[in-house]
Amino acid sequence: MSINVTIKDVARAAGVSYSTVSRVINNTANVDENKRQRVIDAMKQLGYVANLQARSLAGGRSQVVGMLVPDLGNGYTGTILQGVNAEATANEYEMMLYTTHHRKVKEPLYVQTLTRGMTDGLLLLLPVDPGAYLESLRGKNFPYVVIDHQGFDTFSPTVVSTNRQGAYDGTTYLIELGHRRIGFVSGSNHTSSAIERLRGYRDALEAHGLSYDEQLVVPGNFDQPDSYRAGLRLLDLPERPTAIFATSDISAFGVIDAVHERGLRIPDDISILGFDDIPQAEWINPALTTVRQPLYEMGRRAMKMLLDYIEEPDAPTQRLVLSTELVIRATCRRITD
Amino acid sequence: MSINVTIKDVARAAGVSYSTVSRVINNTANVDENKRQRVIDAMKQLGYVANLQARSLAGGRSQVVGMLVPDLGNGYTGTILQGVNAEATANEYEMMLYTTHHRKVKEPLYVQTLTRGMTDGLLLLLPVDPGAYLESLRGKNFPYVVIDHQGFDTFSPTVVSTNRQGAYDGTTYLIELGHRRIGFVSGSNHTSSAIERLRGYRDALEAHGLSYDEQLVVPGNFDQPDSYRAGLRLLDLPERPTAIFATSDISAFGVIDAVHERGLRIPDDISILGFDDIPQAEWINPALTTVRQPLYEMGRRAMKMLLDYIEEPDAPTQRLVLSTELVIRATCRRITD
DNA sequence: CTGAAAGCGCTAACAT
DNA sequence: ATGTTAGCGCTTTCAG
Repeated sequence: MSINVTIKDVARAAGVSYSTVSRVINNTANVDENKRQRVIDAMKQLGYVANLQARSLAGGRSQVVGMLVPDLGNGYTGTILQGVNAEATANEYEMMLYTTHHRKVKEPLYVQTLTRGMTDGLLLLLPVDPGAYLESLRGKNFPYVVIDHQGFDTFSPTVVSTNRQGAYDGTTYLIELGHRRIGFVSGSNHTSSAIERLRGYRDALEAHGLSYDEQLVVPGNFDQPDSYRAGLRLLDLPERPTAIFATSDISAFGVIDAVHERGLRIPDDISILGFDDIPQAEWINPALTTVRQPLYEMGRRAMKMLLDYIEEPDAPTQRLVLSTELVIRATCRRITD
Repeated sequence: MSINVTIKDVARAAGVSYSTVSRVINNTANVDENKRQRVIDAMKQLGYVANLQARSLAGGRSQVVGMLVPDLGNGYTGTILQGVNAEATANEYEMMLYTTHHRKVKEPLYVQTLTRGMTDGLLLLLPVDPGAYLESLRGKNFPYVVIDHQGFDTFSPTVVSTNRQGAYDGTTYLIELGHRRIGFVSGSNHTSSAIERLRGYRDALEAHGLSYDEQLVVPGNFDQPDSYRAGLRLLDLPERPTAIFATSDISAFGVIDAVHERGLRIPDDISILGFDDIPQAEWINPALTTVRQPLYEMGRRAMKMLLDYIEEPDAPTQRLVLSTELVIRATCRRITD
């Protein structure tokens, strides 16, 4: 394995011109079978590895996709990333990762850099304020896919899950267990998933003839500390709920902290339901009952979709909706009176 | 913001040659202040963004570092990644991410691709079998840093934490709480961190006049299911340990499952001590007492070190050792007899 | 079917 | 101080 073997080295070794080598690499035209074989042998022997930069600069594909995530270190992002990564690897694509740490201002800049030759396409997870640059990407006809889109534009290819139905199912489950006062720790009001989940909750209440009580809905922002406070507020209500539906697992962890703080037991004194099913959901004790989003699959499918767009940039806008699923574990319990 | 503004467009707009533009971008030579300003204005006005590919092809820096991680979706990798990312961003570096999923064979291939022009340096987290390509990297004088090195080579720049001391401190803590029979769920015997931690455990026992009992040491491979089984084995011992030291938090979660399976309470019936302090450690209830590795800091410092090597490839090999720290939460308790 | 040549956007000599 | 030129490694015309 020598240092920096180029296409020219291969050409020399195989006794052909270097454009012929390019042809066999890219399978872009017919090459004499004999020569083709010689080239392949030479590549193998010299340990040729393509220089992706040069390739992409010359107008080919860079074989790299960019991915913008809000943060790392939590199961949500991690699991989606795994899905993306699996599909990328399977298609000989590399992944370039950017973290915005929820800082709005960074997104446009990153998107700019990423689309300047570096990448063939872009995956955006939970973008904070995509309006600014999504249109520009679209204008350039630059391939991108949004995962868990938090806005409502109709022109962006998107992979989401059935937030509303999931919340509906979760709430219904609690109702069927006999709960009548169900606390709801909501996400931030600006994101569509939060709004959808709240809607699902309300739908379910209504469908079962329960009235919506504003007091029972407290914002948790998909954040543990915020949700801890939200939990406390719900628990300290004059008429305490018998169940709390936290709309993300992280949020549920915060609520669980609050429950313990108040010296209550789960699920004996109160039932807790989460949303997402990140890996940690089954690590805690008792294991968290939650509405599962197919995170890994969302990542995988988004990458697949992006690959399609890279292949065919003018394909019509797709919107893939994956199903959520109630995962019953140990934090919810039937009301017995 | 037009489409694909190049250095030439800027040059034309500013009325200078395009090498002058390059000069002001890279601050590589003195430029007439007047012209410099015109160039800067033109860049701003046209929305110029550098094409990193071209830059790196032409011999400059790509401003990208590659990072190889065993997996994603767990707090260990995620936290380190955050540290790396923070330092990278602060230095206007991008990060290219590769996941090996613990598959040995992939590593060399990835390393090849990454070092073929694409990146200025490489960060390796917990490499499985680095011997194969580390020497080659070194031979090329290609900058790289290993985080949490699992081997024992002396020529690779490395960032690690005080595994042995950490295990020593943890064990000592348990002994000081009055524990005499302390189970130990070890990592895999092939990794240096696992070996170091076991050594720390033995050292502490010896220092306190306790004998080493082979029965109390069970392999858990830093893996939850394996550690669950390990926990069961320890709990079912004729003379059950009063405390179990799991050498990773993930491992501790497995042991905790086992404890619950046997109907025991933590910390009343048995004390549990982890290692790492991943974010989830404080999410569980009771919150996990654990030996903290400064994961975020390890990532940050590794990236910093890498930047140094990129600047000065011939700098001598550094080995940075960061301190672990015992984080006392709620899973360990004094023995009262 | 294949070689020669142009050029992707940029940096770094080399001139001036 | 600044313009000109030669590549970096590759893809893609364009001739033959």
